[in-house]
Amino acid sequence: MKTNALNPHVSVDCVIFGYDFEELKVLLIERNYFDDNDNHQDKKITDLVLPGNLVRDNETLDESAKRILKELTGLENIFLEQFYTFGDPNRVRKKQDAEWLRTMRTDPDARVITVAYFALVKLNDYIPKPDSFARRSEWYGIDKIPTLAFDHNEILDKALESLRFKLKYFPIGFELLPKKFTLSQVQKLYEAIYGNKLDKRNFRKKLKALDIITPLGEKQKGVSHKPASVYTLNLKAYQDSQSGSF
Amino acid sequence: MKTNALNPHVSVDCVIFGYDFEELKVLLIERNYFDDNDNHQDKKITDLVLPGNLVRDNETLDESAKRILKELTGLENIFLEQFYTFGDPNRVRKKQDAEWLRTMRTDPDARVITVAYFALVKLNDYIPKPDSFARRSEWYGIDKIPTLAFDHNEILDKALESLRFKLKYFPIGFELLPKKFTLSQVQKLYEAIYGNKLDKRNFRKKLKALDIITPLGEKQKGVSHKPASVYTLNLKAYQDSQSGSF
DNA sequence: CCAAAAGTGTTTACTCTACACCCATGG
DNA sequence: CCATGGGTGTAGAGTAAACACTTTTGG
Repeated sequence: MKTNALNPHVSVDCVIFGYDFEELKVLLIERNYFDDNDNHQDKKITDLVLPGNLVRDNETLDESAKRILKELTGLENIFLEQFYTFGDPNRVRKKQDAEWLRTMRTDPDARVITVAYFALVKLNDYIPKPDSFARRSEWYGIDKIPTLAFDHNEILDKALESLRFKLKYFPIGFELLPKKFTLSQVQKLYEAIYGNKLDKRNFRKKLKALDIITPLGEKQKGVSHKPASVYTLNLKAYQDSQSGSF
Repeated sequence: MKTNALNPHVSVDCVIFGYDFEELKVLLIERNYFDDNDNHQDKKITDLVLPGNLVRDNETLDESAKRILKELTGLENIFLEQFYTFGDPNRVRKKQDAEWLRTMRTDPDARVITVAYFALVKLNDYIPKPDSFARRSEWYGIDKIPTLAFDHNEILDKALESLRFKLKYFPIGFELLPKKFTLSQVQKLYEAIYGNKLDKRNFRKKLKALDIITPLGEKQKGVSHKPASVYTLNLKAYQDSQSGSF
């Protein structure tokens, strides 16, 4: 029988993507701790990690990822996809990472394999939970990611690559937008993810051909230009569509 | 410092695909052991598993997969791709699987997460190694896979799905063919993998447009019909081509 | 009336699909 | 001379890409 003890050898890390109508963002966690090994100077260290944790022995990997997401953001039922597993025995290369493990783990030298997921969340819905395992979490623009702990930059790069690849063939972008959106918002999102401009008319043609969005008959309000029509995702059509052409 | 001890919590399983010019095959291992728990009848049990093993603490996951492949087939430098990690805490569902672990593992009840790879090998090159950890290994046609141990049928299904998906966008099929091949052999391979017929003229058009094969000027010999031209892969062009259109 | 983004169609190039006959060889 | 698979091109449909002007609103 498996207990809910933490398995010291397997962790799950989540690359949580969000979109603020300007750029693609990633949720990172500030790690604060004292390096009391450094000439007894008790130097405070602050750096950034991807949200993640060891897996419990009685949960699946998917459940573990969901748990991490819920603990951190309070959100459930969000898009989540396993994309790669990182298992280099030398994942812990930096001195401060080893130090930090020493303060956090019962077996700090154990080799940990991490199964990586990416998640797509609606930034609006996100209210940071101050009591979660993250003392502080913050959204970072995808083009402004500093050096992260462990191999987390590598994980993030691969997550972005996986997101871009998946988005080409499946209409998952709406997971990053509110329930009601305009066509320009969708286009700007795709541009933010791929990092290049798209043709407005062609984009709308393709999007409408997918037949998974419905106009609500509403209009944007309070904008100092022609107000855009508001659309929503047609969930049934979305489920049926096994492959889009984006 | 990590040793080369086996990590009891993480394994690597390999779905090894081969092609015999007739159908797509998978290399499976016969597991023989005695169920001495069954009314003391010492019933011999034979069933099938995917090749796999626990990971050593000082090797990467890729290295582990390579090691398994080499131990089993003697082959090196073969195409290998991680496609998914399976971590259901109830991966061991069948009674005989639990029994078998009891005979093989120091901690038979430990939860094991398995990182799955698929490999593409040239059947010609394969000479089974009788001394390897597999007492007996055998190629099974993809449409004739019996029930396997653990969750290995699920792993195999996902491997095939991953292979099909990857093959659509990358010209990896040649990994399954000998160095010299005819165009019809390539086509029959694709048909075997996707399980449907393809149009000869269109197939050849697409293949030649990829610009990664070169005719050798040779012809097939000893066939009782018009002999086919023999081609080979143009490695440089293959490396450069980051995405085919299959 | 100005600025800003919304909204809309057509032409052209390219790619994909369907399809049928002659050829070279061994037996 | 027969059976078998090898080898080739074209027409039509569908998809993707390029491109510019009018509309509506707030300030």
